[in-house]
Amino acid sequence: MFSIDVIDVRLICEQIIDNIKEQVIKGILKPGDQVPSVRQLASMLTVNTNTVTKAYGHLERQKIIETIRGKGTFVANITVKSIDQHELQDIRKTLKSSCMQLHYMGFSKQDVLEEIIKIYEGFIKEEK
Amino acid sequence: MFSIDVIDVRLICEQIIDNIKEQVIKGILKPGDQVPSVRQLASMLTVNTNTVTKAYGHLERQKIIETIRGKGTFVANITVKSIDQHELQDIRKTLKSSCMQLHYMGFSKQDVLEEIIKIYEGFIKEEK
Amino acid sequence: MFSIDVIDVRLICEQIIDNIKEQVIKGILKPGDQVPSVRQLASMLTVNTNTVTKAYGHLERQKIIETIRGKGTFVANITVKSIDQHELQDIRKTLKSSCMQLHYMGFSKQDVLEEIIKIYEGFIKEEK
Amino acid sequence: MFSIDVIDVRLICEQIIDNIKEQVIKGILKPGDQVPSVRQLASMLTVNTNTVTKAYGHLERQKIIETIRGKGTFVANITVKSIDQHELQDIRKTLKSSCMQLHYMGFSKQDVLEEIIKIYEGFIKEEK
DNA sequence: GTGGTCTAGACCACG
DNA sequence: GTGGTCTAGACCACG
Repeated sequence: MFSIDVIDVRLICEQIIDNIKEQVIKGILKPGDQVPSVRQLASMLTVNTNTVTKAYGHLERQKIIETIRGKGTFVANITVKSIDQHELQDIRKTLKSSCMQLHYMGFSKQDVLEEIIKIYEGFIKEEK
Repeated sequence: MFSIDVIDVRLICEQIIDNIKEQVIKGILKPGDQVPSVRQLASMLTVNTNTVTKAYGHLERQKIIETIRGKGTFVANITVKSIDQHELQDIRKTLKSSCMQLHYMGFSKQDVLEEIIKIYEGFIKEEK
Repeated sequence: MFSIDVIDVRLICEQIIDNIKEQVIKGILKPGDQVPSVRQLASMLTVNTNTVTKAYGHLERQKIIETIRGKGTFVANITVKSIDQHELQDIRKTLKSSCMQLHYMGFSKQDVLEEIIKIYEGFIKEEK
Repeated sequence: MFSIDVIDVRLICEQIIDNIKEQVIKGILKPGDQVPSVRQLASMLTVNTNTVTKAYGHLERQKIIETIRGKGTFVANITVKSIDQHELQDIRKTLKSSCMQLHYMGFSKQDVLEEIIKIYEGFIKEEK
């Protein structure tokens, strides 16, 4: 499915969240599909079950997956999410921080926009 | 100069780094300008001196500031930085994570590109 | 008869208990009426027979239904139940927890009382 | 401060949440007040720090407390919360379940309303 | 088999 | 000192 990068700056929990999200966005995981069980994923990634549980908890709060007790965890139906202004501000700060860093590395605004476009090509199957 | 947002998701150390960087990019701090001493800045921001020391250490390694013993800390001359591929990968991961989150909040690729442009307008004085 | 909501916060077992109770209170199920067998109900609700067995066990201990071996399970005659002080304390704690949560959501005491009245209108046929 | 009731039906985590909430509602804990540290509360209640961390995480998501890294955890300023319809439905189901149980124990609608009023007298200092 | 709660305890970041 | 992340592993509820 995917693996954990120990060198990655992101926390293990975040890596799991991002990877699942990416697979849902790409359509590899479709609404209704069962995601690996907490134990399965934990052993696949050789991380602790608590860490997977925490990641799944975050994804559930974001309505990306839903859990049916005793049955397993499934990709949720896509719903229109209301925008949390607080969360949006956090993302803007993170984006700004990344942009400034890239600016320092010699990237122009245009270069950054092209980076973003490349990122989108990487995770969107097709977009009209 | 600037202040620390205790509620901010970013660590205090990162906030200091970002703020100094932003002022240098904006030209508020120019090469050769003296930046506050670790103790001054720590007391201005009411944060621990260790935190400022760490932030300055990062900025120094990135050649954004330089310390002259007994004199103080100054904004470094702008040099063309060699791109650290490892660091670039980290930034790409962070950008991708933010983009996916925005995608989930209903932002289209175009919306995200416009966000980036707005961010650039915020920290670049003028760019042709 | 009724169905199980997999998303419901309540355990499946509790949902079954509550639904049977509600039907008895509403008079849809009357004393002496036969309720579905464990297997029937389990297949109707597509839940595990263990879960229905457990729910029926609880209802039996509360004297709401009674099982006659070889015949089936029936709604019990209404008897004046002695109040289990321990159970009453549990319910009070649950009610208090719900009230505090509603208080936090901006509900006044009056709003909560009206909620309770609405709930009663929902499950009592008529009460003078 | 308070203690954990091992006999209580509620999970330890929920008991902590409810107790903190109650103290904030009662005004024993006021906005800006520091709540016990994760370690302090864990040792006071003789529970694991992870359990307290989890409870504090829930309270933070509900904007009842806020954490300042390295400083501690504090009671948040009261803000008008938007009502989460999903959460409200859950509370209604819990209330209905409790009401049916009380009905079975011989409580009339009036008795239940009086219970609610008593609960409010218990956790509200004064209400106009 | 599934997820959920909890303990015991390590290690990290910030003060 | 503060909280945050993570591991290892037990035990419970539901299937």
